[in-house]
Amino acid sequence: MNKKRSSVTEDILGHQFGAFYKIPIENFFQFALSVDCVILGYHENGLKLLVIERGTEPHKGKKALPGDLVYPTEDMELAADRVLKDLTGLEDVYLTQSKSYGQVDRHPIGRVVTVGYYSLISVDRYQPLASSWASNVVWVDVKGLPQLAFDHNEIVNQVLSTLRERVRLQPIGFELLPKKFTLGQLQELYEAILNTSFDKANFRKKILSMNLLQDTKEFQTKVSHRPAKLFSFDKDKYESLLEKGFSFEM
Amino acid sequence: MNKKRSSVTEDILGHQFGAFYKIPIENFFQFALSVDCVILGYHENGLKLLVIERGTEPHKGKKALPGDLVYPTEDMELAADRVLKDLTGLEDVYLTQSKSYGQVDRHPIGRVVTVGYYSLISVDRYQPLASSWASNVVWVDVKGLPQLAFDHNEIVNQVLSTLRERVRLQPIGFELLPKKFTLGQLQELYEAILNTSFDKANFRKKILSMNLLQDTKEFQTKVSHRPAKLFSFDKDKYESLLEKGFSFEM
DNA sequence: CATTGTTATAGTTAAATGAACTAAAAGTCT
DNA sequence: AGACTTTTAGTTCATTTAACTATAACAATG
Repeated sequence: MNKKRSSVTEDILGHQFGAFYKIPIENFFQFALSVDCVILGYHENGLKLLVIERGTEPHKGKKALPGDLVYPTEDMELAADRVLKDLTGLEDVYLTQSKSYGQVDRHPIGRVVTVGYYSLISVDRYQPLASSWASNVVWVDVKGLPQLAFDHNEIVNQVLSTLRERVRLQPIGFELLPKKFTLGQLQELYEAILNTSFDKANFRKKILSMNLLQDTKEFQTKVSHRPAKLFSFDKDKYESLLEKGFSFEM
Repeated sequence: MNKKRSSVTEDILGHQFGAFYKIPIENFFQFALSVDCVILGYHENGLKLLVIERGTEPHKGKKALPGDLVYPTEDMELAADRVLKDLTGLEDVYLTQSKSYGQVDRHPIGRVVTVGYYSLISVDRYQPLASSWASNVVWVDVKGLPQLAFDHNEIVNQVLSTLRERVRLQPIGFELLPKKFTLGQLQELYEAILNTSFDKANFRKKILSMNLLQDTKEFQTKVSHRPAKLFSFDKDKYESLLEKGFSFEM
């Protein structure tokens, strides 16, 4: 990387009026890049966020998003995958880029710009173990989130607000549920994310009329009442409906 | 900035398992950061993008987004404002952050991560002058966009797709029109962005029923037919309706 | 094994919204 | 004065939404 970098002061980026006209180009290569992962899960009563507990300064003891520096020769997306796996053990998570955060003083170590990534997963994909190196990884409730390290609260809030928008127009809610789920669970999930409540009968009708769910012939067990049918999300069907002009809406 | 940076190899970021455990921290501060501005305007038949023509390598002669490097001690948002002004003369534009782009090989000069910013403006706010330093700034039609420098096409497409989503749920279309506009213009705009067509009478009814427009008692002039009423967007009214639970939808 | 409790499921209604269309009125230009 | 184009008003029918009632299904309990 270094070898390729020219040290001339000429207009190598091609702008004619930029401010660094006479500033050595090296002076601009002083940034570090990091990634921070917002992993959201859903469990029983609400949305959960996966955080790690910091063992060192700065912000020692505080909870923080799993995140770390990116190598100068590493692509951001791969870095996000790597960091998430290293810090939490989670693998094969589909991460989506969120916003970037680059306040000059956001990190005491120097100018570190961080890129947020997020994903929605089913909690049963990840139970933090009490033992092992991942013992400092925990799910915390999104409601009443504690103060996180750095500007991580801001990052999370940004993700939550885009999530609330996306969830209304795309069937991403299903990613938060186990493969097989009841309509009741689905409704609770949507109510939790959108912070409203739906009429049960109408909700059911609406969802079913979309024809996105597959009736697994199975039922809930171990409940002290009539067990609900278990459904699964039919992604292929959604794709094909999309092409025919179908648009999901909640 | 440099003075503050520690050179120890210890775990200064607080991760326990990160890969740079024994790599000097300096090695991570090898990135440059740039900003690229996607300025969209609307004129007559369609959406327009503001681009500059590059006078130097790489990508000499190609059209490119107005963009440049960020100073190591400069906040990203301020950099975007500065760069846009330096390259195009545009000031006081409300820029919104889009995605970041950091492919390892995206820039021959070294590892340059760029952050996209975008804004919608009324074209009458900016007419590129044939003379002066801004002579290489032009509006190009978004339909059939030429090949732009670097990964700028990708950046533009990303902005366009988020624009199409946002425009349906937020009254941001008005930002693309002059302060005073006709309902016909508004309809054309929405048709251009969403690439559909609306029934004229119904469109009018829907918009007016939202009570977001203020009737300036003025009319079109110099048209060879009945002149249309000029309206303006009432932002205050929108804010107050929002609080009462109003939701804009197209 | 009947009873209890809880949830799933079906069905009904009135109101609101949306789409498609017709037609008249209002102004500018030649 | 007349032609032309666009704004504006109004109607109709189909569809969707919201709120609600009522019944059926089943597990657990004693």
